[in-house]
Amino acid sequence: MMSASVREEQHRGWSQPSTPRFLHADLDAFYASVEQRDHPELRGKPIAVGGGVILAASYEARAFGVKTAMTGRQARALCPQLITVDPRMEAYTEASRRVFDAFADCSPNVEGLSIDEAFIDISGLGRIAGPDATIAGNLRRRVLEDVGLPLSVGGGSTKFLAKVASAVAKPNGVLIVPDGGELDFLAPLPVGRLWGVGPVTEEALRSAGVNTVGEVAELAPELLVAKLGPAAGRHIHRLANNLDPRPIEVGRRRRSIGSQRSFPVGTIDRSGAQEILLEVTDRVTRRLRTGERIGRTVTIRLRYADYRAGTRSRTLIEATNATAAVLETATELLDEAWADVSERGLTRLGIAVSGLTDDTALQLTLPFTKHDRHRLDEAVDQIRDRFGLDAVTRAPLVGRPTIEMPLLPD
DNA sequence: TCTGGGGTCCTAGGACCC
DNA sequence: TCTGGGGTCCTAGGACCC
Repeated sequence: MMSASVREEQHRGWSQPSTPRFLHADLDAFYASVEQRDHPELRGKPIAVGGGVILAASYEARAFGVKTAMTGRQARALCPQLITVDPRMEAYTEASRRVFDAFADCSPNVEGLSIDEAFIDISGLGRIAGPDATIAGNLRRRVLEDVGLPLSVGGGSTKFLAKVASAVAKPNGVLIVPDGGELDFLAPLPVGRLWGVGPVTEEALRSAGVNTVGEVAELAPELLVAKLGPAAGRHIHRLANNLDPRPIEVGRRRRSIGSQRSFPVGTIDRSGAQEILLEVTDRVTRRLRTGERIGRTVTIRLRYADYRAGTRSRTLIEATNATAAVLETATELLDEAWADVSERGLTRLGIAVSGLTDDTALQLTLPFTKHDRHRLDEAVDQIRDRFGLDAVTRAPLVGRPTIEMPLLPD
């Protein structure tokens, strides 16, 4: 049985003026498909992109059990005739750009999820473009003809449903879940299909005797909250009932930029670690500058010999994308962590910069006490007198106050 | 399954503020 | 000077996704 609150929310959903309609478009075995497109001799054969680790496997390779994230050795053990190809990121970026052009021509409301998948809001397009299945079919045809790549498309009344449908439709298929058929479609699927249920959560549910999406849907939300925590528990209960009010978010910005490198355990001393830190910091700050972004929180990411993860982070007073500033903070963090690292052994080191803002504003966070407050007010007034009322914005006086001042053109 | 590299979001305790 | 409620930010860890 559905809980009363669920029924009520669903009723509210139905009373909306028009039902939202979403597509989820997902390129099949993306990198591998680009290679097969550009190298006809690879078509119909088991191929994988990547050497040490498999980044993508063609469906012919998947038939042997080859999967993303496997080592090359594991993959060749499963499929001795596997052909591996070095990745060509520029080719994939270019193909992605053209596929997203096709998405944009389908609807103005496109939310990219990664290099090879996106949500497309097609609500209200029916009158112009026809039924959902027609829109999806046209999109698939266009991507195949223009870019030469197979695209799978799922459709339904929520983003979540569209995403599940495209996964079920793969490879090279289309599946539109009809209005009213949502819960029947979802119920028999394994819980792992729920967005946000990975191995850990799946095992927790399985041990409680819950194996299908339908069983999650009928569980009391309180039970799921007790088992998985408030956010995850409520989230998966709502998804299982196809309650997903999230709209398409056009133009989402990245919230962090990072880079990392792995190496065999025991091969890196402190100076070797410093070289890697410089390399990854340089890569990250370069990307920040290219994107005209600055970040305020520097995190070093560690992976120990036992493959457990660790982080150390520090938030700067002023956001930056300067290599020297980020490296200085990262070096301090690594120094502080080094005793721990020496003891546990290291196999990966990386850095991430988060708290990103556009590089068009000067943002300062000033720690101060209430006794300084009138001086801050005076400073803000002076800047506004000189540069205009919009020159300074001040965050609410809670937590750590910030003032933000746009850089002036001259 | 002995495991790469790029990300997102959530949790929880402590510090700090009103 | 003490106490409580409500709230944000920082930090570290973890699950999950492609």
